[in-house]
Amino acid sequence: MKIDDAAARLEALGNPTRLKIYRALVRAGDNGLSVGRLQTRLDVAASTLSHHLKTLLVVGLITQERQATTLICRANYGLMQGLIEFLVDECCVETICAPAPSKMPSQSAIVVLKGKGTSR
Amino acid sequence: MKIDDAAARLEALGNPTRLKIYRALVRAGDNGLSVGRLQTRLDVAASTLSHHLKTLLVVGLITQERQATTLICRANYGLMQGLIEFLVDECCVETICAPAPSKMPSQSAIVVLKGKGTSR
DNA sequence: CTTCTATTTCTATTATTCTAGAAATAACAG
DNA sequence: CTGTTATTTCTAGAATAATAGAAATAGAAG
Repeated sequence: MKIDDAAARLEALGNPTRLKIYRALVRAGDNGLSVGRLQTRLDVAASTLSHHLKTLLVVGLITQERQATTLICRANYGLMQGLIEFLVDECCVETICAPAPSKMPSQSAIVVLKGKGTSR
Repeated sequence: MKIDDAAARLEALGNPTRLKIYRALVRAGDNGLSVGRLQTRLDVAASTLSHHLKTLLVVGLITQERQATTLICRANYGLMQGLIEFLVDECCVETICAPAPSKMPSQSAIVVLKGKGTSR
């Protein structure tokens, strides 16, 4: 993942309204949620919701599938995992070549995550 | 982590310049990097860099430690892990109570990550 | 074709963010 | 105190984003 793509995706998630939308879709799983269902759940103007959905769609964080007049939205899990891996990979790579052998306290948290990177 | 905090952190990472700053610090590990070192590496105006560092600092994504006249910046790994867990937890919780037993294709990616949540 | 529901596009307003030059401050050395 | 380096705060202009009302479009049903 390129850094500008990653930034665009993080920015898309970095708005409270859009993050709520995204989380609702993550919770919904593969069933997804229609735009209208999202609107009543999150109590936001239809045009505002549509605007935010487009933002999430453009960066690939969600997908949409039309079922007659309703649009089903779903979170794109694979892309989320790619984003997470982008955030944690390359962690501390420069530390190896540097002195500072003594204290390395806060590293465990990331190591735990790094060890888990399966599908890339 | 509250949703507004998570959004603020994602927004902080959602600017290409700030994401580069953050990644440089993640790469640097616990040695960290001084503000001046970051400036020459990323080739950004000092005032702009200071502005972005403050943004990252306010949301807790980085820490700063003064060493005489220079300020050492470090990534806050623990907070990053918290953010990642916020993004993937509650995944698909509503699907359990819903029909749709057949297709569940894209779930593995998240399940892999969910199983790893150790320190919270 | 008309109507109905679902959703988007258009439009405008208000608010926020990005950027960087200039001036100010912090910490130290001499 | 003076000078020097490192960093921040002030300021301001340009750009971008958030919100939502109104109008337009999509698809299906009658």
